[in-house]
Amino acid sequence: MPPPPAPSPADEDLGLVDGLAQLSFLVQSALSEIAGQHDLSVVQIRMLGILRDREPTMNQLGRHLGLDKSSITGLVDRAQRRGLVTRTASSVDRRSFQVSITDAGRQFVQQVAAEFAERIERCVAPLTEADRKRLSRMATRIVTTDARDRGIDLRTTPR
Amino acid sequence: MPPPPAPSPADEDLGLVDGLAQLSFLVQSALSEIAGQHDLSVVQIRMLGILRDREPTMNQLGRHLGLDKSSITGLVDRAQRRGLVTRTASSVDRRSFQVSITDAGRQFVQQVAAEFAERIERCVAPLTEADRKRLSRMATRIVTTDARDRGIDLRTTPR
DNA sequence: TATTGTTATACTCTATAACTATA
DNA sequence: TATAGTTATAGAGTATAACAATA
Repeated sequence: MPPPPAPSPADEDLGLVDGLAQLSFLVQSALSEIAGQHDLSVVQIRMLGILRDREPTMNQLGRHLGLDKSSITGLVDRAQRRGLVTRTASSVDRRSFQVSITDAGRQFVQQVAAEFAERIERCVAPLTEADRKRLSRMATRIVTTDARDRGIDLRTTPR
Repeated sequence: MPPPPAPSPADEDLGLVDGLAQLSFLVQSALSEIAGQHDLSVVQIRMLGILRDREPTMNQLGRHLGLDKSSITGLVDRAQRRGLVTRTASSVDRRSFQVSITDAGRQFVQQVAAEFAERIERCVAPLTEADRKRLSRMATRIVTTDARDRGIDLRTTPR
């Protein structure tokens, strides 16, 4: 049995699993808070991030986000109502639409991305420069390996 | 201008901000998927994780989760309906309830935590043992510093 | 027949505002 | 008055199933 938590000044290590879990909550709550200040949800921001360099069909968008097509309809509806994205009839398949980001949408996503970057950089400030580099490489490694494993395109996030 | 993406075998670095963002999506989606297999949401699992070593009032639970008290009512209602938690009248303040995890709830959260750990360890396998140690320490450092900065108790997650 | 997208429906999660019952 | 919790209500986000239009 491990000795009583011993709240030592040299923090105990949370362990990799808990550490990553908590780190993910931290990052997500930063994202959610910042998005919220612009009256946007995390999903909306993810969607806008995807649309920064793509014009997918509803279907493709659903695959990017890992959501059912029926969820996409509402997501795009709400974003379109707010002038963040547009639907354009596909010229090759009359069943399909191309979803595109508008200038307004682009402004939102850029602003949020900038604020998010600032926030993350602040969180990461206690690490040395060398450690930040290592962390960046490790995160990249994990994420790209996973993406490769499931044969999925990356960059579902800001960018 | 950077040369065309060059999908080199030696992956380009996503950068710290994007790397952490994507890592957090990866971790969260693993958690969400595993919880979902047990017909639970991420919030429910977080709540059960908190209740593993605490018996907070509704109010305290709300502060742990960063949610409004009106959200907690429903959250606890649904969990209680499924036999995962109980409300017990406080003996000192007749307005209050103590929320406690049940044995069934404990089983769920342990099972989910185990599956989650397994999944994360698989994701992290491409790193060397030394790197995994470093990553663990860095995540801990970031998370505890942040918690300290906002004067908040840690361990809102499995444990 | 299969696929694209929408609709109908149902549930969870979340917040705000108004309320009750304590304190 | 202030606090603990609930209720009423509203809206986002999600999924399943059934449907229309097109492939």
